[in-house]
Parts: sequence; structure tokens; C-alpha cells
Amino acid sequence: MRDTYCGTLRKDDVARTVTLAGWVFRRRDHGGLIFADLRDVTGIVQIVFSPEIAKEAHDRAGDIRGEYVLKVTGSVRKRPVETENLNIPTGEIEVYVSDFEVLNTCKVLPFQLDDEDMNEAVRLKYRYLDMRRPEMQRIFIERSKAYKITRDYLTSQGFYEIETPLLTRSTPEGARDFIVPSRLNPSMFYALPQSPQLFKQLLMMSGFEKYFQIARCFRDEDLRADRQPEFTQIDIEMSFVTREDVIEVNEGLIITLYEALKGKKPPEVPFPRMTFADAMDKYGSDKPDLRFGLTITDLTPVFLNTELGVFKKTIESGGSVKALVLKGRTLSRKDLDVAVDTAKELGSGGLIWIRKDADGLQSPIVKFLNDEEKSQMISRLGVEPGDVVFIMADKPQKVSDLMGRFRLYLGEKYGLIDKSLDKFLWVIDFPLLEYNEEEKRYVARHHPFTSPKERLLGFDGDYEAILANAYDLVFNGVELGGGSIRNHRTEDQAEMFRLLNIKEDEAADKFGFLLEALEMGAPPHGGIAFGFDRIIMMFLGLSSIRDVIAFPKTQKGSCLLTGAPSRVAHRQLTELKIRTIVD
RNA sequence: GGGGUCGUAGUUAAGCCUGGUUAUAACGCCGGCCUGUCACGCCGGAGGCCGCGAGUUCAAUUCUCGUCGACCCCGCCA
Repeated sequence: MRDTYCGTLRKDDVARTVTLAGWVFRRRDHGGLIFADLRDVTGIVQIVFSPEIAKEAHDRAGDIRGEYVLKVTGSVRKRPVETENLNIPTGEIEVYVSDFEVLNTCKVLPFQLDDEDMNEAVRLKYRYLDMRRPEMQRIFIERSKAYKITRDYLTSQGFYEIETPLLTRSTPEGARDFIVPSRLNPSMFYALPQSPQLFKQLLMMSGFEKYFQIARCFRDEDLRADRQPEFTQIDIEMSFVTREDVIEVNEGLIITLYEALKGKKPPEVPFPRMTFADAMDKYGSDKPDLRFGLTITDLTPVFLNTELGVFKKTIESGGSVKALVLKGRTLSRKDLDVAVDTAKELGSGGLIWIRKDADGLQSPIVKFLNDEEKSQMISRLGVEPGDVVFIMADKPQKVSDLMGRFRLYLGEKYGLIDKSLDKFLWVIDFPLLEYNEEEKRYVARHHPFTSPKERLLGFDGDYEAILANAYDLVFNGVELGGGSIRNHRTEDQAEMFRLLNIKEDEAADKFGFLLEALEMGAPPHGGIAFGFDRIIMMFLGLSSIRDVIAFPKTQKGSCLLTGAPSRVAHRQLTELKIRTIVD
């Protein structure tokens, strides 16, 4: 239909006769002369309707409106001096239309495509129009590039791409499943996969050795700016590997993607590492944002014999006292009150501030501290005049977590984060287990197939001290992916189920197929999975995962475009032998 | 499940705190003029269930409660 794309035209094309096809982006009707910007997937070019060049075309051009779909034939000409538009790549030329055809008309759109400040609900209802905008097209063109890079890189490393089922079995542990009724088996349900975890391990038992898949995953949990109920993972599994092997090949993949999407090299290669314990101690997070310092200091030793009630009580019951120092910011009383309120909103029992002025320490609690405590605190924290110390006291894990979040608040509020930096980090040596208050038992921190760093047969010590052979990749404080070396021997996996308090018959019922497969020559194996959407979002510098998903869901999980989820015909339910219990 | 922000022409916002006139602006849309614009310009015009439902009041876009929807966060997300 066409022989040339709009956005590709340059000075070299002058004098060519071209046929273009695209949408009318903007028109500027001067009566005698009509300009329009014709847009296709490659960009825009100015087309000119002149009565002197083509009277008939010019007459008809008056009826053209925004977003009309045109096929245009004309000659490429250099723009007259002083009328070039250097803001667009095609700005040195224009196309004089000799003839055109309206391929389709267009109603007045519900919003203007060049409106940058659009309500997201309207964009989502008319997502196909939203996606017509060049900046949205750019995102999805980059995303498309990322698929290809991923496939090229991994296949060149000897990986095989294999698909796994979407209709699979619901398993306990982990996120809530989306379930799908089985018509052929009334009252039975499939589950959509939270990840292809078990299948990729089984493929290792099949002997493929290196597997990957760009896999859709489903988790029926509440949404966030960076979480959708269905999302895409780069899912990877390898046989006969150690943690170092997995990290090496995947660091290569991430670097390749980073360079392609950001157009520059990552700042630090190989990516630095940090243990989970260090991350929690210094940054109060298992995904620390290293673009700024502001590390947490443990002041518990300073206050072991304190007379200050809050600290004394906390320390006696096994808690910790932790501090952050905001350097060189003379905060007003109001700033400090806001900080205290913020800490409360984060869930803190209280935040203590101490301001060091030229006259000494200012704080509501300073009179309860003795000289020894004050001087020790000052030397440990390196406090200088103009600094503010923030202190919280609570159970060790809780205070770490709270200080971690408070650190992010301070970083954001006081502009400590250098947004021009990119910081990758491997977090390693996670705990294998964590206590779940709700279920009153230990659950797997990563997943139940993760292996411990050391074999555990007959383990009877401190569950929380067991380290896992697991690793996460963190980028600017966001988790991009994580993985582990798995248990490849039945007895090790059975031991894990024992630690998780999953009974033998239950394990056999739910995971029997895996345990059996492990008994039939399962190789040592491990892998990783990256959030593909998140990678695109982070590397393109976007703040919402919805911006990198073509047709995303709202926070309540609905699609404003199609109206999903929706009621279904009663007949459909009957066929599935399903009765709902609410109207 | 909980906390917060928001909802007014097609769109983006102002007005609401402190209730009372024809609900304001920009962009878009429609008509007219315009041969070098590129966010074209100039003149004129149309366009509103102030999300929905109750309540308070002589009177509600404005105050109160509820509800629906969008967004951010906590819980949740192996």
C-alpha cells in the first residue's frame, strides 16, 4: 500500500515521489495552504496541500480531521529556508501531496493524544488510543527489543526455550492461586501458575540442562504500582551449577539488557554483593537502595545501662536501639514533627530526634542521657553540629524494617538519592525460613524447593539461623529477580518439608510427583527468575508497571477496556457445576 | 482487611475551607477568515446529572454520612 515510512524521510530523499500511509497527527489549515503531520509507527513528517501543486487534493484536504487515516502520494521537497523544524528528525523536508485517499475517518477522540497530563483511568478505557502515542509506542518497541535480546543471549549460551502449562495444579505455599474450573471433572480446578517452578525443575530431570522461558505468571494478591496479577518472568533453570554459575550467566543477561535499553554500561561490573544480614543491619531492607548512604547504626551497646525508660524496657526485652544521622540539615521543629508523624504512619511506636547545634544536643530526651551515653553516641555516629539523629527502639527485626522505611523517607524527602546513579546489587545468604505469625509455623522465605547452604538432615537447632542457597538481584532498591540452588535429593527435600511442618502424606499428595522425580537421577540444579515487566520499567525509568504492560489491570484487578472480570451466563456456570454464594 | 489522595464541559484543572448571581479557564470541538505553519494565528459559537444515593438547611458543586470508581501505601505478594 505504501513504499515509504513517514519517520524515515531525510534530505537525501528530496525529489523522490513517495507513497505514505498513516494518521493525521495535527493539521494547520492556513486556508490557502494546508499543513498536516502524518504519523506512522516510525514517526511523523509534514505534508503540504497546496492549490498550486494539486488543486483537487487541496480542495478535499479541508475536510481532513485529526486521526483520519490517509494514504498519500507526493514529492519530497526541501523546506524553504527559515521554515525547517529542527525539533523533528524529518524537519528539513516536507512532502507535497499530489493525491491522497482517506482510508478511514475518525470521530473526535475522548482525549488528545499529545496531552501529557492524562487521567490514567481514561487512558486505560481507551488503551488502544493511549498506545497510539509515540511515547507509548517507544516503550513497547523497547520491550519487543528486550524479548529478542533475552532469547538471543540465552540461546547463544546454550539454553533451550520450552513452554510449560498454564492449566496446572494448585499447590499450597506461596501466593493465592487463580483457579480455573474443569468442566470434564466437576468440582475440580486447575490453577494458573504462580511461576513455572516445578516444571522447570522437572525439565532438569529430563536432562535439558539449560532451560528458559519468557513465562506468564499469575498471582491473586493485591496490586501495587509495581505489581500486576498477571506478569511476565524470564524464567531460567540450569543443571550441574553452583550459585556462582547462575549468577555469572544471569549477570551477563542483565548487563546486555541494561546496555540495550539504557545505551550505556552499568556502573560496576561484576555487580557488588551483600549478605542479607548486612543489608538488614545497614539498610533495614532486603533490597537496599544504594544510590544514597544514610546507613543505620546499632546503638544498643551504648544504652545497655540507660535510665531512659523506652530504651531500657526495649533492651531488657531483647530489643534494639537503632539510629540514622541526617547530615548537615538544620531541621525546624515542624520538619521534626513531620518526621515523627511519618514514623508513626510507618508503624513505629515512636521516633526520637536529637539535634546537634553549636550549643550542644537538643532533644526532649536529652536530659535523661548521661555524659557517657552522649559522648559514645556522638562518636559512634560521628555527629557534628547541624546534624539530626533519629532513633527508634523495638524488637530487632521490627526496628530494622522500620528504620529501613524511614531511611527511604528521609532519602526521598531530603533529596539524598542521586537519581542519575544506577546501583545493582546481589543480595545473598538469605534465611531459608521465616516465621509466619498467622499460620504459627515456619514458611520458606524463597520457596520450599530452595536448598540450604549446608545439608540439614535431622536438623534440630535454630530455624532462623539456617541460611539458604538463594540470591536476589536488586536494582536501585527494587527487586528485579531472585533464585536459588534447589534440593536435588529426595531426602533433602523431605527434610525441608519436615522443617515446614508439612506432613509426609500431605507432601506425597501435593508434591509426590516431584519427590518421585528427584529419586530418578535428578541432577544438581538451580535457577532464577526475573520480573520482565519490572526490568523494562526500571531500565526505561518509569514509575508504574502499567506503563510497560499493553493492557494492564487497575488496582482492583479490572480491565477498564474490556470490563473484565464480568458475570458469565448462568448456563456456563451450570455446565461447570458451579454455584455462586453471593449475587 | 486497614490508612491516605482524588472524582466539576470531550480532556486537564479552578471554585468547595467561609452554602445563595448565568459554575470559571485552557486545550479540544463546530462555523468564518487566513499561502510558510509546525502547540499556527484571528473572530464567533456550542458544550455540565458538579460520580451516585441519602441527610442537614429556606437553599448543597460547596457541610455530614454512605456508596461506586481511579491512584498511592500497610497487610498480602514462596
